[in-house]
Amino acid sequence: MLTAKGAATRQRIVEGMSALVREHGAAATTLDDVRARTTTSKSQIFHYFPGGKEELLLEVARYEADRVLLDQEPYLSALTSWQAWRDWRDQVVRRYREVGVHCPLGVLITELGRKTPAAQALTGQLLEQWQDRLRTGVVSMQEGGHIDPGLDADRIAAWLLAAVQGGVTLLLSTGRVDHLEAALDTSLAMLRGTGVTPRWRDPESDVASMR
Amino acid sequence: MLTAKGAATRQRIVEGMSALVREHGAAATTLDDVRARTTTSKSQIFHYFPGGKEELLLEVARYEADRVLLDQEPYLSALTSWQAWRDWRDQVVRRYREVGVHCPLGVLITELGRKTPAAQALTGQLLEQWQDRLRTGVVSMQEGGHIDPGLDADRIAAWLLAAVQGGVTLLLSTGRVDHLEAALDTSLAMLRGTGVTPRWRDPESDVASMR
DNA sequence: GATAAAATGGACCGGCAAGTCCAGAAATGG
DNA sequence: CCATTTCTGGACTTGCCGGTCCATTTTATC
Repeated sequence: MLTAKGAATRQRIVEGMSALVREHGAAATTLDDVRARTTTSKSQIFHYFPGGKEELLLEVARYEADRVLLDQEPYLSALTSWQAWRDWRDQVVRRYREVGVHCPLGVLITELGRKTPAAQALTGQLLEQWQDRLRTGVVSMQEGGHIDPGLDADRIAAWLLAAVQGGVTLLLSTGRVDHLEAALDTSLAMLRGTGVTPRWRDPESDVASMR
Repeated sequence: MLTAKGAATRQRIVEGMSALVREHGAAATTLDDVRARTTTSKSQIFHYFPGGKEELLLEVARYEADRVLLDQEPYLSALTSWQAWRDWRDQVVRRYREVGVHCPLGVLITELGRKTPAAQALTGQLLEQWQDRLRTGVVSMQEGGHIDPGLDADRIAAWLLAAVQGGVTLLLSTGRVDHLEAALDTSLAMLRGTGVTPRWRDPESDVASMR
């Protein structure tokens, strides 16, 4: 069984390691670092995570993966107007501006997600969910006549997801959010532009905004 | 000085390590692996790279960075027609389909580029050059009337670069090139769409291609 | 408060991998 | 062919880090 105290310790270990992994990377984080940071002992770590570092890293991956989508709420789940898309965009940019190179997503994708098959499945699932939310948003905009209904919503969602990922990757490399902003702003402006056609004119759209 | 034999050995070490790093990652590659693969000895490695593993990794980063842009030629330097852009797109997709998760760029961005400041500067430079080539391409398309001249070419280049990076990142996570294709195709189609306006109609364009 | 289960502290082990060292072989150059 | 430099082989050292073990303390349950 697990007492309240035990659960607290376990949680402390996961969160402490997550922070360390975000700061220094998974490879550079030792169990001794975790021990020091969380005021625990080796035996506690192995008591709660018999699988050792690998099991612990998987738990960290789970923990971080959960946060990635949660951090985009409530906007990600209600992308039903251009204003909502803009709010979502702002939220994402703000979030990554805050965390900079120490972002959960970055560490998840570039380090954790490539180690074990289990972590790989986890990140795959995360990306799938993410893309699905975006797809839902695109569909609802199509239904509202704001986006050309002839476009393949899933493909557009994949495209948007790639834009975010690319922006984040470049953030990790350069330390600047410029690319993320350019990627999101341009993509959304272009998408908005598709609504402006003889058949699908949308009074809310403004092509000039992408300039 | 460096004899011909010495230069060959040195080169063998760099290439061998590059291959290993691409296959297994930088952290998982040991100098003993390199030694075995390149039929050399420890003393040789440290003879040519007194700085040890770190110096060697920087050399590997240089080696791989050079290849990234070279692999996109001759198209990247002559993006003067939609056909050229399409050829470039095909080249990129083909290339990454070949190498899959073991691509130079991926390992460079996600592992090498984040270790030392020197490697970071190297990848920064690479990305800058890359974006500049794209910008040049966009400008020449604007001059030809194929892209709306009101768009900020540098921003568009940043957007395109993010699309590629995002596609590659997702390739590394999922093992599939779908996202890279969606990202490039949709971006190019959208960009092409901007040429199709009352003022900038381009007979070569086809909005339907993005559907 | 007795007993069992859970939680904790920390010494210890073993392996791995980076880096050192030196002796000797091969090449260079006059 | 001699002297000097360069190149090579591989044993050895060193430190780190994941993982084990066991004694001890704390908590839960009746």
